[in-house]
Amino acid sequence: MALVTRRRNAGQISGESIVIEAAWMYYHDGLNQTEIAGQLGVSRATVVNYLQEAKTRGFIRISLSASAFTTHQLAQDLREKYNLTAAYVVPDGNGRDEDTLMRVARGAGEWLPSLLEPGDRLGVAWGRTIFEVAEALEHSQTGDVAGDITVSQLVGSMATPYGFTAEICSAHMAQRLGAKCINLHAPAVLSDPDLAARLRAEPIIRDQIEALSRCNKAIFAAGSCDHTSHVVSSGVASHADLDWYIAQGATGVLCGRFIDAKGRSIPGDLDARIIGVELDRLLNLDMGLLVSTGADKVAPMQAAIAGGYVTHVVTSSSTAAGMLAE
Amino acid sequence: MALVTRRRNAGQISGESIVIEAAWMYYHDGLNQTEIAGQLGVSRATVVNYLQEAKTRGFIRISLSASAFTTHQLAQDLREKYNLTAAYVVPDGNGRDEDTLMRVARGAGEWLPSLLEPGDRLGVAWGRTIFEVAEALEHSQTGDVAGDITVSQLVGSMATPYGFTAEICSAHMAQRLGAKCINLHAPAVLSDPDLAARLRAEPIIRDQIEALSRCNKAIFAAGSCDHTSHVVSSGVASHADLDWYIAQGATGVLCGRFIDAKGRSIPGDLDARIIGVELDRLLNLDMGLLVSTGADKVAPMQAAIAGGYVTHVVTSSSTAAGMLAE
DNA sequence: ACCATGGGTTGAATATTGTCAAAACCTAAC
DNA sequence: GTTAGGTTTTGACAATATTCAACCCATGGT
Repeated sequence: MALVTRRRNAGQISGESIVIEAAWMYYHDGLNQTEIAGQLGVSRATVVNYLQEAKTRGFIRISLSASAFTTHQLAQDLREKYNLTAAYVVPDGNGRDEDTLMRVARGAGEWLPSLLEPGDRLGVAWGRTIFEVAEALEHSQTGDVAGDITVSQLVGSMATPYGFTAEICSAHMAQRLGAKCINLHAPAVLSDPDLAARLRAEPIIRDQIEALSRCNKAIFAAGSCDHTSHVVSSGVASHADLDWYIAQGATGVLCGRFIDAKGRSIPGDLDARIIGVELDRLLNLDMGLLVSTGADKVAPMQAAIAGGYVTHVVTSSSTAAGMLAE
Repeated sequence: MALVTRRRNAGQISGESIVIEAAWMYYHDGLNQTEIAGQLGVSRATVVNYLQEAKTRGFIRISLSASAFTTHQLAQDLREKYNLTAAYVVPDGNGRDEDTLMRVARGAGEWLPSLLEPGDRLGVAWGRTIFEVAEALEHSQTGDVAGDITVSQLVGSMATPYGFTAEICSAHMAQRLGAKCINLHAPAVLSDPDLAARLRAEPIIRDQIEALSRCNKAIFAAGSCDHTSHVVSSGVASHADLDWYIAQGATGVLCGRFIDAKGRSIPGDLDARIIGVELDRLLNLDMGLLVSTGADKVAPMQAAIAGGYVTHVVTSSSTAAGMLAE
């Protein structure tokens, strides 16, 4: 264990760690490494080391300002067409969907903190996208967001083939935001309606579900409604279920519930077996942040927006273009 | 004048905002300009332009983590405002003055060794703060400073209710620094001017006092000038003395001498009875290190600096803020 | 007291980035 | 259709930053 890092510190302007001093000179004063090396009395190479340490230690945060993504044409159009409070459109990059998803998640991760304020109770849904958003938060935030935020898990947990669960999504997000976390300690879907009812009645679960209705903000993704969708692969619905819902006009999936093109919840078999927020609860929130990308998400996103659950959107430019095409 | 910038619509990247795309690739994806140029189908120089545009348009936000840098900012400001060589500001921590004092002392203790060099003759004042600095040295330094340093006791000794005397301050400091130590074997203040004069004339004392004028660096604290101050409780001055000095405009205490807001020594009754360095000796040193903290020290510190005795400062962030407030 | 160890530092080779004037391009007016 | 005037892009060069293997020095164990 290296206890005290023993560095030379001559020529410093303040007694602060020389790493900070160097980072300050570089990023704040705009000096170049040669000048800094001169003033600090070390070699340029050492200055490089200091700066890298500053980066890895998180002293330096480089992010693209939200305005860049919310002001440009696609975002504006999206906002107008769907009457949103704000939209955040990130470039697709190379065509790979995977990369685009990461970009969208990262964008959401950078934007989210600025959308929250002390006292907020944020509901967090589940899914690959949301998981990545939570991950992305880590890099952009150093844990100094305005405190006193509570994160609630919007839907029950699910054994997934993806290695991330609803708990992990909300727990990660809470951790990155420095927020308290209320998990929902129950499966997302049960095989038997009675069991589900009894579980919902359990005091612990009931309290947790009740906490959900106190959320004033929420973050969720729109799920698509085809047979490759996560709804099926994660076991929420069987292929048969899916076909039935599609026949009823299902256009997308929101927090485990099927919605039609107008965003209305489609009543069905599953409702009684699901443990999670009811879609009604997501209406009229201070913020409903929809994070999704992909051509197959265009219709589900439109449905979710039509349902009135959405005030803010994060997506990719091609998806945005798809939503704007008529 | 906001015209639409017409750019060549190369590649399949949305022509809308190549600038953002480039910025994303550079800052988020970590690609270098050559790679970006390739993917975007433009020259590398163009990428430079895009990135610069992103900078000037404010898309890129480089922020230095607040926690690490606020203190540094204060130090910079302090240095500028008071024309100091360097300043070291430590965070206050929890509100407790006691803890803050310890932090400041530790900061000074860490900094001091790097401010000294072989051959230096360091004058050491007396006080709670200085004592703690000496103590703090113990932990950070194992006596491996460049040798050949001499420590001199700046003021005579004092029976105190605190259990540490001027000798102990300087002796400790000398020990921690691996320095020689010249103590001043006399009381700091005598009741009779004649006695003081005769004592000063004693060969041993005279030599020791003379040694003081050979100091090229000094470390001292600023004392406040109210009735709760150490000047009174340690018996240097009586309440009556204090009132008299305050009436003369005394703003602080430096090495047992009262100074006014401009840092000028206030001539008075005490001068003839004190055994210790004269403030003139502290002018134009290679280093005058002022270590103090507390709201009540703001004015005294400012006075000391105004008097020209100070080149380096160690203090707490709230005190620094107080000194910067106007 | 000695040596092994590991982090901090360094100089030189390498890679990346910034600069600048010239060229290409677009728009709009002649 | 052509030209003027502005902007964007470009290539070559200069400045700057990064990498890497070797070095130094303090530390801790033998």
